Amino acid sequence: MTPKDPPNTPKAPAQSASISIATVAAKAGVSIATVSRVLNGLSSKFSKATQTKVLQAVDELGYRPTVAARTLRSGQSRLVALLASNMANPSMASIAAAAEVALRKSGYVMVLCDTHDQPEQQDEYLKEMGSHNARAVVMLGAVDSPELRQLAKSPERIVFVNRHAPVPIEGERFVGIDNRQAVLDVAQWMHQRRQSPMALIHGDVRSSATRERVDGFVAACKSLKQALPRSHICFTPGVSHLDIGYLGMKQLMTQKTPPLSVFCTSDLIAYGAHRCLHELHPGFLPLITLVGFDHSPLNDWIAPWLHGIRVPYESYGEAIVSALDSDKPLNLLLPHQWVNARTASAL
Amino acid sequence: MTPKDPPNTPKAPAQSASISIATVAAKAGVSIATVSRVLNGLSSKFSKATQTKVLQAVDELGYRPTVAARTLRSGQSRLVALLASNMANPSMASIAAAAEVALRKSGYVMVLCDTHDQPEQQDEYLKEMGSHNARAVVMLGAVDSPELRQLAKSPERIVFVNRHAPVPIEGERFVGIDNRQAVLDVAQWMHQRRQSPMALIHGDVRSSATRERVDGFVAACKSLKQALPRSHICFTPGVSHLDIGYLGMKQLMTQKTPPLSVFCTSDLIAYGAHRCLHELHPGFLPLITLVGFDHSPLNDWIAPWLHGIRVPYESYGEAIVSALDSDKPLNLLLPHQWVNARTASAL
DNA sequence: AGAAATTAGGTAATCGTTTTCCTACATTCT
DNA sequence: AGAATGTAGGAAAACGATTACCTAATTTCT
Repeated sequence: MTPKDPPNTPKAPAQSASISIATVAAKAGVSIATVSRVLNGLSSKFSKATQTKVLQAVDELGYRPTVAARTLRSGQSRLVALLASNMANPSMASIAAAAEVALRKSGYVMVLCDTHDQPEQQDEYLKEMGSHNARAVVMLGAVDSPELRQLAKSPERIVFVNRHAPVPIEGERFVGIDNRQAVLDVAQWMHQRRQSPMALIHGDVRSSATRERVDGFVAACKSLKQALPRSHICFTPGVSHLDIGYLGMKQLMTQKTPPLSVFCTSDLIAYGAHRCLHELHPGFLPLITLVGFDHSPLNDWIAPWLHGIRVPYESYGEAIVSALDSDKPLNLLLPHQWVNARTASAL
Repeated sequence: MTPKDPPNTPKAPAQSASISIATVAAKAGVSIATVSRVLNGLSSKFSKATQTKVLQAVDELGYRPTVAARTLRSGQSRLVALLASNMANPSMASIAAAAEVALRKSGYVMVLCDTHDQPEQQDEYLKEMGSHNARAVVMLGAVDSPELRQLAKSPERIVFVNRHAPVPIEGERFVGIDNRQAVLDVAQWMHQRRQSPMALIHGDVRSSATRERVDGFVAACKSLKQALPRSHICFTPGVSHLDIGYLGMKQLMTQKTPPLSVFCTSDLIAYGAHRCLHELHPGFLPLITLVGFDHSPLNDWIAPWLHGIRVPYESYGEAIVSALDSDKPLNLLLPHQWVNARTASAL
């Protein structure tokens, strides 16, 4: 004698048991095709009255289309993958945060992937996003990889941020700043201050952004007739930006004529340089001008001694969406800004 | 006379045109069911020989299952949503980065969402993740909201990180640290230094983590017979942690007896307090001990004057995955650590 | 007024999987 | 030897949307 549900059970109101488009159709007294059309705004395919009925049913049932079904049928999803080369870098995190907000506002869903600057990881992610029917891929620091080359040939949308495509792509979508102009501003400012000798500590030039900054800075110095000997240009491969800065500055201080102003191609490098001075040559701290690049808002609070170029990361989000939604290739260069240190260099 | 494809066309090798499970099945000479079984490891349903054939076909074709189809059929996806309350906070960014790596390693795909601590946004995201059949939701700073309450009653998996569920949940999965013990460590350290008077600047106590830190610190002071007058406990609602720190310290310095050591419930608050001293009372800078909470790795570089509790954010990722994969509720408290400032407080 | 065009909406195919049946053989048990 | 069990794999039914195709009623055009 198995217990049966009592006959007075109120028809089991189907609580949350998977309300599909069929449920809505039944409730509104129309076919599922019509529901779909109303929901997708295929106008001149339904009357105002029907629309009201359907919308009301949708509302009352709290219906939301199953993403998987929609994606399967239409072959398109609202997923956008953001492949960042290194999320430990605060500026990448800023961009990711800004991108998330902007993408969401446009109805996209952002999947975050950290490639750690490794081609294999990048390829794995790119393949994964392919099988997800991702609408687009945002490359925040792309490296060269087979899958990327292949993807570039497909009609798939790719937006390159800060760092250009590692291999030339016809019709590249790009979001970044005018690095050439920015470092020209830097060089001029440093030149006017007449705090020679000058020096440069930079990151890996496999990144196009860094390359532009390095080349641009060297060129600017030359055109300003500002000395910048080879021994005053530092780079340490294979370590973090923080360490690049630390080691670079350490090396610079061994020179016969230590620099009085140092341009670092990223804020992290500048932090490293500062720590080096602070630990090894505290006496020089007030004498040496450090110039960074990025200028995170946090700098005003904890690195007030740092001059530099402020990159408007908070507006990268909108720009990325524009580049992504645009039908044509787009090269968006956002306005940068020179920012003076808030305080004299001392710690 | 319409142009026809020449008869010598080599059978159109179907280049990359959507290779589905059917393609694989055809190439391997088996049914699609068998391919599916091999790929999903349904052993004792196929022979070793068949497995080899299928796997080889998969490999040669570079086949990857369409996620949408799989999700639609099985009702399960590998998507995990990370809802962060504020990505501008570096510690949240650290957790997100760590979570991404760990989730990926376990085969999940992380969707990042910034709720900005607003219930409406949080609800919108939660609904969205429902229609994506998300495998789980990781709440990195949850706020109370209707959808969250409802979700909590469902069998859906939710992992709360740092901040406990805003409404009691039976069988909560939690990842965080032992805040009570941590602030006890802080209080004891400060007490031993005998740098009275002491003060406390804290964040919004609607966060359980902050609440535990505040209550715990006050209780610890009491049990140590360490004075902590009401006027030395500061909080400014409605502003960022940085501003909370700045304004809190400003207020403290108007007291008859300014504090000589200040505990801030987050690093950002400590940054704010430091800036205040630096700008308004530089003479006090070497005299006042600041203690933070989080201890981002960056502190060693740019805030070497800050003492505090180091929270092992880099190991949060693994912990989150454990909590998520566990069948039972799990309360994971990770080990924290006291960290002394690298240098005397001065800037 | 009759033809043509537009509007409104239903029927059913389709997307690419997973999974439930079902069948046919091979092996082991009694 | 016959029954029972296990192994290997195929056919086909879902999953929940979108959309091509079709029909019927209305409006507009000539």
